This record gives sequence, C-alpha cells and structure tokens, in this order.
Amino acid sequence: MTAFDKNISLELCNIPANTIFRFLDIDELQELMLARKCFQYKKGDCIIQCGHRVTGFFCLNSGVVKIVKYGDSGREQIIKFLKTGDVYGYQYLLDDDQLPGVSVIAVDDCGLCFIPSEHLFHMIRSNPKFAIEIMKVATQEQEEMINRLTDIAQKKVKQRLAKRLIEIEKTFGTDDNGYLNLALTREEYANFVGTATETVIRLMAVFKSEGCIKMEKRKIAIRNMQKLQQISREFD
Amino acid sequence: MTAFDKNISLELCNIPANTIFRFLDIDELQELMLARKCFQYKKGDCIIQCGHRVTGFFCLNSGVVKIVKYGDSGREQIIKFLKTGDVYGYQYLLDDDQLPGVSVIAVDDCGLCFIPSEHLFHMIRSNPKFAIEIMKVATQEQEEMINRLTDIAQKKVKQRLAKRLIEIEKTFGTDDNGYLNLALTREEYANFVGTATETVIRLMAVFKSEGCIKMEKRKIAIRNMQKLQQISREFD
DNA sequence: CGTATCCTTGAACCATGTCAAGCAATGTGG
DNA sequence: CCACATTGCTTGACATGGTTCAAGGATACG
Repeated sequence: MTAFDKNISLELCNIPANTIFRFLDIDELQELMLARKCFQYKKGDCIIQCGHRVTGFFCLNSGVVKIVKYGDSGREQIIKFLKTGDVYGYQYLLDDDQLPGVSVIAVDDCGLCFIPSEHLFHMIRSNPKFAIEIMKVATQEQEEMINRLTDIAQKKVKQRLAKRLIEIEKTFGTDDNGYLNLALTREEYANFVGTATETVIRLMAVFKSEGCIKMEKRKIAIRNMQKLQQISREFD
Repeated sequence: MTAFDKNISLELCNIPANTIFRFLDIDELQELMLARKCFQYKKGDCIIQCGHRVTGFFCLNSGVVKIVKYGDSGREQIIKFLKTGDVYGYQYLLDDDQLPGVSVIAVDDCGLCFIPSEHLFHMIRSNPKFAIEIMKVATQEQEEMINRLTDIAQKKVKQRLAKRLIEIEKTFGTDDNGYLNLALTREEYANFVGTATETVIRLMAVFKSEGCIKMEKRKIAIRNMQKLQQISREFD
C-alpha cells in the first residue's frame, strides 16, 4: 500500500506532448526517459498515502486516479480527478517537511510512470521555463480549488452536482453513445460534490426526469447541456 | 479602483526577513529595492480586481487584505487573508491568459510595495532557489485550500467557525487583552466560513455563553482554546 | 444629529442529512 | 456454476441545521 513500491513493468509509457514537459529539450527528455519507472495499479490501490513521504512525482499514463482528503470523521472528500497526461506529486518534493495531506487512489486500473525527485530539482535548476510551467499548473489548480470552494460554500447541492457533471464531461469526454468516460459510484459523486449518497441518487433521478441526463447503470450521459448549465448557475 | 495605479508613496517598505525573498542575494535584493513602488490603500479599496490584468506582484507591508471570489449570485466568498510580509499576485504573471478570478480588497487601511512582473521572471531565471521558494508557498496555499474545502464540505457551521477563529488567532495573534488582531464584521465572518450572517451571530452568542470566547463590539477574544478546538473537531 | 452600516432576535420554512429497509448487481469460493 | 457475501443502489419517513425574511436596536460616520 505504500507509494511506488509495486511491481515494475517496463511497458512504454509515452509522455504526452501537451503537458508540463513540453519545454524540455532533448537531453532533458532523455534524462527523464531513463529515470522513469513504470507501475501498474489496480482499482482501489493507494498510490500516494496521506502523511507518507513522497520520493518522486508521477505522470498518469492510463486510467483515472482521485486525489482525496480524509476529514476528521474519516470521510473521504474528493479534491480532484487526474486524467492521462496529468502530473502529480511535485508539490511534495520541494520541501522535506511538506508531507502530503491527501492520498492518491486509483479509480480504475491505471498505469503511471514515476520520476524520482532529484530529476525535478535538476530540471528546475537547468531550465527556468520548466519551473514556470510547473508554476502555471499550480496556479491553474489553485484557481480550480477556489472555484470549488466558492461553489461548495454558496451553491445548493443540485447546482453543484450539475456543475460537476459538466466538468467531468469537459475533462474526460464521452464515448460513442454520449456516456461520460468516467464512471463513478454514487458515493464517489457524493464525496466529490460534498453531500450524502442518498441526495446524489435523488438528484440524479430529478435530472433524469427533467431530461438533463440519461443513465445506464453506473454510466451517465448528459442529454441537455444547456439546461444543466442553467441549473448550475441558478441562485436563490 | 484599478490595480496599483494609485498615488505612490516613497515610505520605506521593509521587506521582512522571513519571506519568499530570503534566498535572494544582495544584488537581487537591491534590484527589488529599486524596482518596488509603495502604495497606500484605504479600507475597502480594491487592490486587484477580478478579471483585470495584473502587471506585478506585491508584498503587504501593513494592514490586512482579503482575497475574495464572487459567486454567481454576486455573493463574496473570502478565500484567505494576507498579513504583513505575505506576497501575492505572482500567480497571474506567469501566463498572459491567466487573469485572476479573485479580487484583493483592503480590510483595513494598508500599505504594500509593488514589484513589476519582469523582476519576478528575472529572479526565477537567475535564482532557482527563489523559484523553489515560490513553489513552496504555492504548495502550502494549496494544502490550505484543500483543508478549507474539506471542512466546508464535511463540517457543520459551528465547527468551521470555531476552526476559523483558531486559525485567525494563530495567523494574526492577539493584543494585550487577548483580542484577535483582526476585527471582522459578522458578515465577513459569514463570507469566510460560508454561511449566513445571522448564523454567525447566533453561534458567536453560543460560544460566548459556553465560555469559549468573549466579545467587545467587533473585537473577539478566545478564552478557552481547548474547548474551541474540541468543538472544531466534533463530528456527528 | 441624522443617515448608513452593522448587529441582534424571532419565526417560519425547507433543503439536506440521517436512519432503516429492501433490492440489484457484482464478485468469490466451494 | 451455484450459493453466499459484499457492495452499490434506491426509496420512504423523519429530524434538523441553516437560510431567509422581517423588524428593531446599536453603533459608527459625515
């Protein structure tokens, strides 16, 4: 269950073009290629455990992971989902005293490549553009968090749920039938939106009856985006 | 009301020792000293306006500012307070397309020194330690946001209010009589905690009757920290 | 000294959480 | 491949924390 000490698979983990790594030069990319180690995780596996030292950062190659924080009551709050190409963990490499307050958990079976921390430092030192690129990612994440915080503080559950469904479609896309490429349990929706499982179930039923979504078991598809958006912005 | 285009005062704005600037060398500090411009703002003034381009970052010299986000209903959500020595705005300098989704507003009369963006880039390029230092700050802020988000999603208003009072004491300290060095209106408390003004008023009265705090007009003092902490962690 | 802002209290309403129970789907071991 | 266990889904009934509305008092401000 500890971070990164699973079986190593040597499969080719292609680092996507459009990520944080885009400003690295050939040498630096090669350094990464040599340094990285690929791992496979199963659904439910803990990739980074809250409070445990992190010794590198990772790039997600396949599958989906969730960043979660456990509240005082032990309840899981989902902070965000990572998709293929997303990078995580660099935050906790900069300061030895900064242990992660969150855990990273596989939502599906997933593959990632792990890069030991010394390479992060090397790249920051040798390539200021890379440093700036990381900071940009951090800034975007911060804006995202601020939006979430404001939503949770000010919006009703129904509005928040609508907004999250839209976000998920935007981030993960849909399959040929329009179903979201991310199948969550009702409990995960609840832990993401910040509500009770029963409330999610009831609201999903409402959305369905209003023609906003369709459901096929765990798969959900948005049928009327405009109406959902309208709901997400309603107030009072 | 726009950012930074106020009267310039040439008062000495001492950059505190224990900040993001601690790893700069003499030359770089001197560069900053020459580049900075000092400004004074009055209570309620808008220092950075949501959606408007930011052309530099600032270091708060005196007073208190709040970072706020306006929800769809126009309601203010207070994201955090900055205290003397805190730095803000660097986030929005890295990417021309990243306009701030938040506003920065003076809670009290306050003074700050403003440093144009080119110097930020220069320091990041010339001094990787500085880059890392900024990233550390960003990481800490991120952890803080995650904690807030989880609290707001999972805790009752009473617990959150207790926790915020404790945070404020820790961040801003108290005067000789134990009163918090940050006097907020009930509405500001409400916008910080994520609740209605009336609820804050009622809960403050409860805290007072339980001996946790004392109140003198807008000034609040914690009298029983342990009990407050206990309340902040209760669940169910 | 009058106007604006802030604070307080009461009452009514309702969105959401909680509890309980049953069903459906999925997975596991014999 | 079936039986059993586990996990997830759904619904109803109920309790309640919190918002909203309304009104009045207190305090600060020009």
